[in-house]
Amino acid sequence: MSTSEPGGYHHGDLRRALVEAGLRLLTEGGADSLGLREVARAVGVSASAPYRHFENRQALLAAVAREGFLRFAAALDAAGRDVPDAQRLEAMGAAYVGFSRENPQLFRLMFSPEVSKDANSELMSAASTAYRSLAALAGAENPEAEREATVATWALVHGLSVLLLDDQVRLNDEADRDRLVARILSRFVAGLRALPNG
Amino acid sequence: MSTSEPGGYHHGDLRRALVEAGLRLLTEGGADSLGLREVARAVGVSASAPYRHFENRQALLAAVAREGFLRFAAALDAAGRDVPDAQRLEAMGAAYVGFSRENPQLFRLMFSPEVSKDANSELMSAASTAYRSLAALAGAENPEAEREATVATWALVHGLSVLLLDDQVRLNDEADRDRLVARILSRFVAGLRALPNG
DNA sequence: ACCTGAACACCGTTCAAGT
DNA sequence: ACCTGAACACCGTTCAAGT
Repeated sequence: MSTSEPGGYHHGDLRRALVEAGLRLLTEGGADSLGLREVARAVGVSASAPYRHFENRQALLAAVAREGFLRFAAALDAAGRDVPDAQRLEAMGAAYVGFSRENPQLFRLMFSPEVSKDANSELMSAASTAYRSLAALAGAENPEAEREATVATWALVHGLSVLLLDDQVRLNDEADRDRLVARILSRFVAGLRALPNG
Repeated sequence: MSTSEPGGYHHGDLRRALVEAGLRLLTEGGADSLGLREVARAVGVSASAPYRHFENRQALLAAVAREGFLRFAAALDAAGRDVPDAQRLEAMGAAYVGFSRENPQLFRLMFSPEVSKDANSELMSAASTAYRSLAALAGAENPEAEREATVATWALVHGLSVLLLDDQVRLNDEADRDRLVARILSRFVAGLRALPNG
């Protein structure tokens, strides 16, 4: 991909190549396709080569999930740009649910217990970057109950994402889903504003 | 357990014994401990014996998850009994989050993609039983937007469960968690009542 | 009808060895 | 410093065979 070696494989940064192969395998074949041997095979390297770059399979999953959180944060930020202040929280909420819809396998991996369990600090910081702006907005809607507002907003959009991903809500079509999400978000935000103190 | 056989193992209902061993292994060692060989070993039977009762590993996981949904439904129902109508939705919401806290591994399995993906009809019906009363209550709070109210309520409690399970909310102590959940629920239900039409 | 035992392909992981 | 190759223990699954 980078230079013009005859063999063509081991392109300088094997770690990066493995993570990218992981992202590809994940979206194609689901989460179990994301094995150390499989990812090594996809890159054209021996089965034990990944161990130079990842301590074990969990570390590979965490690296792929981290990439997911970076994209997630970028998507949330982009959704908040060029939007009037009053509608920003709704826009980002919709983007949260939208990301889960467009990257179902990646989203699932990001919140999978196999990955979120341990205290991988790189992962945690990537994840918290993704949430920060959403949390700031939610808190600003209701400063007197900042933590409640933040947690509730986050829980709502996360729960919506999961329920919709698992097809646990009966929907007529794509437009129906978007309408449902938009309405729930706008009611919820209105509720945040209307109930300043508990 | 049942009769007084000398060997003591193959007690009539191997299937049931395997599911119970699965529940035990799950709460002890997490979701990966729930393997066909491991569960067979726990019951004292050959590695291939489970295949008389489960088509594959997924089917075992689904059977354990189904048991989880039965208990879940019972817990939600119990929480709604002997509670004034006006507080029932909040009580059941708290029970939803409480169940996830008390049965973290089981809760995770129940909503794991490994299990919820396929169209296992037995599982689906057990799951929908669990939700029915919660959905009915949420819809009743706001009949003009029944579906929105139902989905939003469900998303909120489910999202809360997941976030708290993964320790993604900073909490001072146990009481702090209960207070946070209670406040969020009471605000949310108040919002449902206050915003009848979108 | 239900279970055992041996076998197969596969995986994560380790380790000595190569360049 | 980074990768290969062989090896180990383990798993899900299959199948012939036993009672």
